Order: sequence, then C-alpha cells, then structure tokens
Amino acid sequence: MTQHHQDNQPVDGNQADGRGKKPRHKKFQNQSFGERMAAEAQAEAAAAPAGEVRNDAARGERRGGPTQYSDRGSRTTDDRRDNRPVKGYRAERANEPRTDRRPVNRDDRPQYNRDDRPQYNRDERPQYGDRTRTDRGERTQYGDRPQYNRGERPQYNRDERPQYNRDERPQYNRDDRPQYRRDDRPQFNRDDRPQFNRDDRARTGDRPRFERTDDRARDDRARDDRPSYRRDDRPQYDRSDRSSYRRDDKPVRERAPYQENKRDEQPEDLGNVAPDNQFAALGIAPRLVQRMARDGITAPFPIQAATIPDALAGKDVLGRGQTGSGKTLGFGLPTLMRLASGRTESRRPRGMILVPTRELAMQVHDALEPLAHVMNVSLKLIAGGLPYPKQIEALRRGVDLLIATPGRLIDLCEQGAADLGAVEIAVLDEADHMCDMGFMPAVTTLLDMTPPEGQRLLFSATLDNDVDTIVKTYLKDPVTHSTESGQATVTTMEHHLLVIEPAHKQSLTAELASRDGRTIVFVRTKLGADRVATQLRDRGVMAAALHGGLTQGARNRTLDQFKDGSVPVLVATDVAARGIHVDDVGLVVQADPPAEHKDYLHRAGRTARAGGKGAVVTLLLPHQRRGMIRMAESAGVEAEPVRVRPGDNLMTELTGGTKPSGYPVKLPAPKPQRFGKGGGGKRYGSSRPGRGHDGRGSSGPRRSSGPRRTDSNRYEGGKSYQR
DNA sequence: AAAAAAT
Repeated sequence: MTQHHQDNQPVDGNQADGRGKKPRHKKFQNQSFGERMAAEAQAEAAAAPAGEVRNDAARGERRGGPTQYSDRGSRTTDDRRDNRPVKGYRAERANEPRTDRRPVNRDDRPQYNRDDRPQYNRDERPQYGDRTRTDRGERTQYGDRPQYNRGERPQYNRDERPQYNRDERPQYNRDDRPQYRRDDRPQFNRDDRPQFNRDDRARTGDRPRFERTDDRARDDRARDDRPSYRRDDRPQYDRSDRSSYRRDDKPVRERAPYQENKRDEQPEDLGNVAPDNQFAALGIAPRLVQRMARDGITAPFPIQAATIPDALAGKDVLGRGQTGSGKTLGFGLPTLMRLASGRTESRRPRGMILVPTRELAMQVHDALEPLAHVMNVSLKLIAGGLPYPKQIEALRRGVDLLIATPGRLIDLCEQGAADLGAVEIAVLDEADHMCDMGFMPAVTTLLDMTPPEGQRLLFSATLDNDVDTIVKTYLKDPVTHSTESGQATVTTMEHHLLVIEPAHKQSLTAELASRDGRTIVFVRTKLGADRVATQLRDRGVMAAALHGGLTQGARNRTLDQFKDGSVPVLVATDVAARGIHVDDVGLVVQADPPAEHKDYLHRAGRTARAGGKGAVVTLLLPHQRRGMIRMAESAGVEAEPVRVRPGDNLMTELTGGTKPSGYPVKLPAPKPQRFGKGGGGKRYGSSRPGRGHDGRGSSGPRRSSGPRRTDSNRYEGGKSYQR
C-alpha cells in the first residue's frame, strides 16, 4: 500500500528510487509546516496547563525511572522535538508514579522498537498512530500521512486513471493510425483507392444488380446502413459501451414509421413488364413484378412457380429444390407480399427468415432488399459478427422482416431487443442444415418463440430424417413441392472421381485450381483450408481460404475477392458448401471427399448454377475410394473412380491445360482500410472481435496464410489419410 | 466427424 502510493506521487528530484522518506518529510513540511506550527503552538497553550518545562535533564529527573526505560522513551520523543510539552496519554503517564509506568514501558517500548518502526515503514502507520506512543508532534505527522494516503490517494487513483485512459487511448490511436497510414497510404493511394472505387461499385452492382437503378431516393440511401454503420460503429466499438444504444432515450434517426409510407399512392404502372409475365400470373404484386422485370427476372423457376401460390395462400410450404434453383425468391416473394400489409410494432418483427450461415444471410438480404423496398417492407440482417447497435436499433424502430442466423437472433431475444411473438411468417432456408445436431436446438428455440398459428415455409435442398422432426412439429398440413432433382443441374454438371496417390495430392490440387475461371476447393477442416490455400499460392495459384475460423471481416473480404475475380480460387470448408452463390464457378474440387452424400450435393451445387456448366472433381486417396462410391450412389451421381497421375490427359482436359506457374503469389492487398478496421467495405460490418487483435490480424496481407510452411509436407504425406 | 452459429 504505502509503496504503491509512493510510486504514484509526483516524483521530485530527491526521490529517485521512491523509497526515501526525506522527500515525503520535505513535502509535508513544505505544505503544512507553517500551519502545523501555528496549530501546535495553540494546542500547546491550551492543553498544557501545567506548563511543564521540558528538557532532557528535567524529564530525566521528573520521571526518575531507570535510564534504560525513561531514556529510551525520551529519546524517541523529546530528543527529536526539543522542548515540546508532553500531552495526552503521555502527559498523564508522565504524572503517574514511576511504578505504574514501568510495566507499561516494559511491554510497549520493546514492541515499539521491534515492531512498530518496521511496521511503520511498511504498512502499519495506523497501528503506530493508534498506540499513541509518540508525543503529539510525531503523532500529527504520522497521523497526517495515513489520512492523506487514505483520503487523497485513492481519490487520486479513481480520478486519474479514467482520465488517463481517456486521454491516453485516443492519443494512442491518433499516434498509431497516422503511423499506419503513413506506411500504407502511399501504397494505397496509387493502387488501391482507384481499385477500391471500382471494386466497390462493381460489388454493389454485383450482388443486387437492381440497386443501381433503385428508385430509392439518394438521401434514403445515404441514410442506409453503409455510412451510418461506419459512423456509428467506430465510436461504439471504441467505447465498448453498449448501454448507449440500449437506452431507450437515445435519439433515433428521424424516420417515418414504416407503415405510414404511402404504400397505396405508388403508381401501379407496370412499365415495360410484359403482359404475360408469369410472376404476375402467380399472384405477385405488380410492383414486385415490375421491379424484378427491371432486373430481367420475368420467368419463375419451377420451385417458385410451385411454391408461390400456396405460400401466398397462407399455407405451410415444404419446398425442396437444388441450390441455385431460386428458392430465395420462392420464399422471399410470398413473405414480402404478406408483410406488405399490416403494422409492425417496435421490437416485434412479423417475418423471420432463418439461414445457417452469415454469408447466406447476407446473400438473402441482398437479394430481397430491393424487392422489399418497393413493397415498403423493412428488413434487417441479424447475424453474428456484425455490430449489435444497428441491429438493436433497427429492431426497436420496428422492422418487418428479419433475415437472421440463429445464434445472434436468440441472443437479441434474450436481451429483449427482439420479440418473436408477432411473427406471422417464419422461413427456414437450408432446413436440412438447420436441422443438424448443432443447429437444431437453436432453431427450435426460435420457432418456439413464434406464434404457432403463423405461417411457416421450409426450404431445403434435401429433405430427410432430421427435417422431418421440424416439419412434424412446426408445420401444419404442409404442402410439399419438390422440383425434380433430375433437372438442369445434373445434365450440365460433370462428375469425376479421381483416385490419386497421396504424394500427388498437392500438385494435382494445384493443377486443377490453376485453370481459368473460378474454382472452389473444398477441404475438410479449417486448418486444411488455410494450409491448402497457402500451398496453392506457393505454387503460383492465387487462392484464399474461407472458413468459420476467420473474422467476419476476413470472410467478407475473401468472398468479395473471389466474386470480383481478384482471387479466382476459393479454398473453403463446408461453410461455403451451402447456398453461397457466386456466378461462373466452373469447377468444384473436393480435395477432401465430403463426409456424406448430402455434402457432396451441396458442394457440387456451387457450380453449374443457373443453367451454367460445371464440373465436380473429387480427389480420392485409395482408401477413400470405396466410401466415395457408396456416397456417389446415395447422391445419385454416376461416376466411376479413375486413377489419375499428374499430367494425365484427363487432367489436361479438366484444367484446359493451364499449369501452375510454380512461383509463389501473394494475396491481393486488402481493400483500403476505412477507419483502420475490417477493410472489407461490406456494408454489413467488418469484424468479429474475437480472434486476437483484429486490426493487425485482418489487415496484413498474410491474413489467411494461416498454417505454416512447416505443415505443408503433411498434406502430401501420410497425414492425408484421414479415415 | 467437422463445421456452423453469440460474445
């Protein structure tokens, strides 16, 4: 304690090691010497009626005790303080008979000498003062310090440290960021800012093409997530103070209530929509039809044609369709139609779309957003890895439709930020995945929170055992629609099962991935994704890893780079197996065979989308051959395992003859960092604060090169035998 | 068995 306080004192020159008492004495004397002297003089006059004269000789005589005691006593007091009167306890004792004083002295003085001084030096000032061994002058001195220590220094600590933190951190950030920018800006200014602008526009155009022609007013867009996300997020992130947005009295952006928009005043002019538009025939609102027609969506996919009428009729629908078959619109349009009328209360959304991964949530959100807009339906992406504030605020403002991953939505419900009691229509996308063991509890939890009489739509590429449980529990008289699995996908998709030698796995993977066009390489584990991506880059193939162990910012960035073509090869775990839609993925390489036939179908579904062509190549180690054959049968895939070595004709055929350069490549530089974080430029948010120091980890170009070179031999060696 | 999903 004592030492601690000492350390916090202002240091003056004499106190080099902080231990010496002299500076402290000096300090006290400097501060209060005059006062203390005056006070003592007064006290002396008042409290020393006897007016005893004190000097050594007189005291010795008066006490008359044996020198060993009396002298010690007097030494500790009067020798230091010449001619001070003895008062209080000592004064009484001074007048007592000598015999009375002796036992006291025998007990106390040795204790004083042995114990007190050391104790005083360390921590024991209160005891020292309590015993009142000393005379008044010494007591006041020592009494002062504890008081000072107790009262002043704690206060000093409380006040100072917060102040220190507030001042210091901004200073740190200010110092740090300029340094960071100084290094990076020259690089970014030349290369990345132009790239960034181009990329950004390309991206926004990419996902929802319609946004460009969106009829939403500019200022509406300005009020949209992107700018305000950045403005809001950074302060909140820095403060790490959630109370600010939890508070209800926090000013909300001015915005008319959603339901008061002039929904009925919008022109019903269908513009260039053909009179025989099939969506209109299905009962889709003219505004939606028009909006989709603007994007060239005029003919419903089979799954849409099958499910939309029933869904519009309010029935529970069980939809089965291959990924890429248009399920999103299949449930999205009826959902929007339903939510277009009615009123949403604060925190009580009326629609909920559950999806298994964040990427999928973003994708669905982007696909539905322009359509929701023309219907004046508000929607909000509720997913992990994104900042809470905007999600909570949107809920409080009242949002019609949530597109959510289960974890975050449950979290928000537990916080009281969301109440699913008003959900009229609940959608489960990728239901078979949502019914996996790990997801099941979350899904049932959420569905349990919705009113049982609400409409439920369940969409999935595969409908099997697990889904049944959900269907039986939560769907009433569901209408099942299966678009035939045998449609477009199979005819435009080739399947190859390559039996390879373990030592060739790495080079064959690189050979396959070095082809022109986008390629997804699936691996079994996160670590494997990092490792294979690194190996591919080492061999000259621009590849990036995507898996759930990356920060959300890294995930977004990697996906963006894959979409914009700067990274043509994505090495992914099964996080990307389902639902992720990227155009023109011409080849899916399964560097590790899937665990089960469903996974095979999902992975394969990443290619040959929307009627395009695609190939699925599965690399099999000899011992994986039999299992894969069984799996292919279950999946309805007709393919014979073929032994392949590097350079074989089949390889050339699959890759178009391109070979990896053999020269290591580096990932493209991250997008320019806005406000120093995340960097993705994706509107949803950029990071999940969980994996180490985010700023550092997600900004460097070595970002996804995860596993170390030393691991690379394991990929080709025996380590590949996983089953 | 892995991965995903909340901090």
